[in-house]
Amino acid sequence: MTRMERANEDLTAKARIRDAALRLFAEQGFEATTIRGVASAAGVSSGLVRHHFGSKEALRDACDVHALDHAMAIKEEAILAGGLADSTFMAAVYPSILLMQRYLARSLVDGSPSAAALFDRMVDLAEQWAQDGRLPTRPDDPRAFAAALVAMQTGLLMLHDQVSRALGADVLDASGHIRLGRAILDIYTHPLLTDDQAAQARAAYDQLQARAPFSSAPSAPAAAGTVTKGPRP
Amino acid sequence: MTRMERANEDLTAKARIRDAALRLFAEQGFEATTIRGVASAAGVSSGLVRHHFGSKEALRDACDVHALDHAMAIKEEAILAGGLADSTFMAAVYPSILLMQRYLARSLVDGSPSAAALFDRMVDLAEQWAQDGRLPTRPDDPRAFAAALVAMQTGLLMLHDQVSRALGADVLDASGHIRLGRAILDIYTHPLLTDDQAAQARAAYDQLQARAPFSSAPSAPAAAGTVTKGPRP
DNA sequence: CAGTCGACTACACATCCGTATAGTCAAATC
DNA sequence: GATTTGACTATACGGATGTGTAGTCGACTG
Repeated sequence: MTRMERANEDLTAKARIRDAALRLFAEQGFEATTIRGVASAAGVSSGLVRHHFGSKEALRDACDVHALDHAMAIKEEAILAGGLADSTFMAAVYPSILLMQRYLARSLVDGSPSAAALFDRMVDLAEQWAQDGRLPTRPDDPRAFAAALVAMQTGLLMLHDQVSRALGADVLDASGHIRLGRAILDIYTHPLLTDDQAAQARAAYDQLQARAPFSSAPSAPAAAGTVTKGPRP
Repeated sequence: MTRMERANEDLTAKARIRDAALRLFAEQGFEATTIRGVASAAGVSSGLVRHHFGSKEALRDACDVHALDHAMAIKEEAILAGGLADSTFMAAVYPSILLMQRYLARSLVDGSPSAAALFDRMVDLAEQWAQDGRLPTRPDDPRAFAAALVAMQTGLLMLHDQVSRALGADVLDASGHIRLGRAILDIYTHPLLTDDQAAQARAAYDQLQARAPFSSAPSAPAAAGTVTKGPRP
């Protein structure tokens, strides 16, 4: 049982404040979250938030540290205690993992240095994994591959509301999560282009590379607007 | 030449305000962008912002409409004029496409109804594309597949700053963009798991599905924390 | 018991915000 | 020329924000 799982009344006010802030920052973002809002959610006065954390920025720092520590602590407990096979442990811990991840993902948009450092760390690890020969096909540029993969996975978390709405089911609960997980598995295990198409796309990139600045089709990393043509980035 | 590409001094103050707002909303988010900030960026008084748009929310609405209209107008001009093959056209238009996309992507986090509607539309189109038999392997759940794909691509755009930093190159300029595009192509065309691993993952989802609520490994849509194990969602 | 310390509340303050409003000026119209 | 209209500035206002501060209360220590 980590500290996070204790009933709210077992926590010090400081911890309650930090947890409330973490949740509100994750849900609303840093700017839209007010000190008075955090205080109210924690059931204390705004003066106490000031007493314990000094400033809004320092409160964010504390949340950053906690989110990172917590992610690491869960990982260690899972390894030391064989927790990954203990369904009671995982069922209890999963919601807090999710909140930490959502907080860190939101913080990437809100401009938190700690979240940025974590992103870089994730890319480092994914790059190593891509280089270790564990993939069926080793990528030409493991670094870019890793960065893209981490960003794509993070995007799923950041846009969980949108995905849930589009599916008509909450992807943060069990069945929605399984459904989304299967879809992600399909995306990562089935080629989205035929070999011919892929070869053509690579040739097109070769051509673009050989030219001067920007002289043809944008093929932006598709978001709104281009994905209708398929994953032609 | 669309209106967006005219020199700034050719635009009415109203258009300059709207464009400044669109850019600041995309860069900073809705909450952190102030009316006075928009006015200053547009070179007008805050009273004029009020005069033309009435309220901050209405300004956002106008930006939403403009971003969507603009995305559609570019698409139509490209089709009618054969613009996709005209490198001068694309070179001129690409920056504004990018800004619109960044605005719409940021708006998904900030809670704009128009951006949400566009996301849904993109998912609809991607779902249709997935169902039309154009993929080498047709997904079991085209809807979830489409939603995941759109969210992943959108995430790349939202996190372009982070990706650029991780790669040490700006992914919004030509060479960085090509580099990232190749990596994305690799992710989408090479399976990230062996057939055995994929089958095991699918069996695990079957098991989870057959159980009660949440009784085992989280396999959250990975973001910070789990991608180190590979794309085990 | 008195003093100290930490947790906590209540309130104040300066600044900033979105919104409101009065006034100016130039161009167009009658 | 007089009037109207739209573009525009300057300023004000009420409310919200982050930050600051004084005071209370209970637990602990010497």
